Amino acid sequence: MSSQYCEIKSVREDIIQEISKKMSSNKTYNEIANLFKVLGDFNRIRILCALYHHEFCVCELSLLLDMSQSAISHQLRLLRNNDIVKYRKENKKVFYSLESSEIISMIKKVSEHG
Amino acid sequence: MSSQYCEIKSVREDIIQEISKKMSSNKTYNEIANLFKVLGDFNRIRILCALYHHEFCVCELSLLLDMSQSAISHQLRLLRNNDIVKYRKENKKVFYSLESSEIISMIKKVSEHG
DNA sequence: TGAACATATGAATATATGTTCATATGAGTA
DNA sequence: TACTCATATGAACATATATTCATATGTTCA
Repeated sequence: MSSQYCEIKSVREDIIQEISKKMSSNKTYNEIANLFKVLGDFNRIRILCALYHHEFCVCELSLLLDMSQSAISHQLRLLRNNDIVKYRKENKKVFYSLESSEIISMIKKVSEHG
Repeated sequence: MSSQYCEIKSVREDIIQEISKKMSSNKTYNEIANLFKVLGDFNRIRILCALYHHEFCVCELSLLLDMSQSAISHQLRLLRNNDIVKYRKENKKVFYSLESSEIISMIKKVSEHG
């Protein structure tokens, strides 16, 4: 509670107390926000939708999405670190694919929002 | 296609062509990414989870989440502009609530991802 | 081993985003 | 009308993020 922020007296303190107890931990909210943040980028969404249709190596994604190899690679690292994509190595190439289809079902749900 | 970016020759051009046709428009991907971006913030997630439990006015959210009135108001505007929350005016106060429960079901789904 | 291929990565830069601060707006009340 | 309450908003600032550039790593093949 921060009386330095909000001087207002006519709040329903009982309800605030009640809901305050129902709230989850900051850690939880941080994790949720972080995953949405990862999905909140034009190019990462395009990468995921491409990978939904087919497995691709880095240079193929680079061509398909008209992005530099470096940019693709940086974005894939983020997606890897958040367990959204997986990869397999084949000779010199690294093929990426979706870790699970749940992300795609969420993307589809969001695309219905507009 | 950008040969200035990726000099690699050993790509499967046929597959790239095929998937390229299946991709949606940039506008669509932008809208999807934008909605995820709105959800990708610690404080906005907290606001939404609070509103899931109860309707609140700005100053109550300010107290509950320990944020300044201004910060809450700025964030609520973003959520309004993206049709995620709605509001009703009652005298001097403005009470906010969720536009629909779909956002919450997505938040729940995401929280299971970790 | 040397050379080309394919990807990853660190640093720098430019842009986007969130909060604060000051102030405006608008509604109720004395 | 003047004053308080409640919210909204614009500008400034600080931080976060995405891309580029240069380079490192690792693999294959001659």
